[in-house]
Amino acid sequence: MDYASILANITRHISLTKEEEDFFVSILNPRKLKQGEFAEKAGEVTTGFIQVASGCLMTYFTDKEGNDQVIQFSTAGWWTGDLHSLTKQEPSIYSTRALADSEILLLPKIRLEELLERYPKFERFFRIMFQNSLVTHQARLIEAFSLPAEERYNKFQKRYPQLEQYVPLKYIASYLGITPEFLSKIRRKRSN
Amino acid sequence: MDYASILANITRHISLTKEEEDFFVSILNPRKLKQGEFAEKAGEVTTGFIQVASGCLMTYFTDKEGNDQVIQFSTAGWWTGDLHSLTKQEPSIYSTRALADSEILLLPKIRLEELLERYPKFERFFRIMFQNSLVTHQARLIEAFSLPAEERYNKFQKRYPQLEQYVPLKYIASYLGITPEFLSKIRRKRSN
DNA sequence: GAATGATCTTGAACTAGATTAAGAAATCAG
DNA sequence: CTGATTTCTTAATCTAGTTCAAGATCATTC
Repeated sequence: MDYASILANITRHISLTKEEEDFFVSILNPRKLKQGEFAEKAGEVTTGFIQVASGCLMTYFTDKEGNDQVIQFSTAGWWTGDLHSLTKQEPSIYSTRALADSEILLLPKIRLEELLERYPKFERFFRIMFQNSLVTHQARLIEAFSLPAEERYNKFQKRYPQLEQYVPLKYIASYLGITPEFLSKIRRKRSN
Repeated sequence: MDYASILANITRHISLTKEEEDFFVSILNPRKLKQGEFAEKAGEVTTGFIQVASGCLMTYFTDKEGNDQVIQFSTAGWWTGDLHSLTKQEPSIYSTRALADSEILLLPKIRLEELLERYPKFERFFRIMFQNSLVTHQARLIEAFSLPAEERYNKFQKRYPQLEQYVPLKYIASYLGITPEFLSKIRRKRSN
């Protein structure tokens, strides 16, 4: 497991002493997932916050009709999970599944709380992380409403060029808020 | 200005000493806005983070065709502003305008940084606030993609029953991601 | 209180994207 | 390698929501 790059992601926002680094690494719970396996299942209470070390995962919501709505793809360096379930300890509405063989680091809820209490500077780290994520989510919401599907697909490809190699098109369609059939139409139209 | 309820909002998440309370209040910059006035204009660099004390504001994005896309309504107790412009000090893409005569408290960027440095527990406060906001934004994104406009309108009314008295329908339509004409159709259909 | 401007509604024509159904291509298991 | 399953594409039909244009209602100002 490559902890150096994981720590580098954190020290972009806050500086850590050796002691803090060691403690942080010590509370991470490494797990390997084969393609298709779940890191977390809807209906169960989330046990921790997930940091992706390698591979690719997706987090999605399944509605009553059984339609999956992808809300995030996560590759190395990304955090994922259901924050609501994590804080409130209610059953999660999201599932997180490996799209390729992956390694994840689970930060269990109790350990996360311990971390924040012992080294409050991690509050700052997560504050910055959530703040940035919020900015991204606001932008996505605006795009969802004001851009046609084709332009959303363009932006998606520019923003995450490496993802299309891992992710089946039907999940990209779902992320974009359209059907696989319509994504197919966009791709054909574009290749002419 | 009613600082008690503003402080109450904060002490729901972190506890404050008298000194911390006083300092926090001392850095807030009260401003009165008449209906229609701007708290913040797209294209200008955001000067601070906005807390609403009374009235009602909306934050919206204007695209190249000049269409407004409302992303948030804020009433007493809510924070608003452009987080990206605030942190990066780049021109804001959002405008924030009063929908009714309102009072706001501006927390200037430098003072915010001073607050976080002097009393790091406010990192925790904002971490929790952004985390909750993120949960809400994820849910909105899912709703935007998976629920028809009529149900989104239902949810909106249940969630913010007090808003319809302040907010012109065309802005509610924009918030829901539909045209005013279509919202009108939904309302007529419903009243039959 | 008339006039002006903004907001809201209505209806007709249109379009982006959904749905259904089927076949083609790719992936996987034994 | 072969059958089975999943993914991707194509085409026809349909619908939720848009656009355009006009009139009705409401608010604001002088």
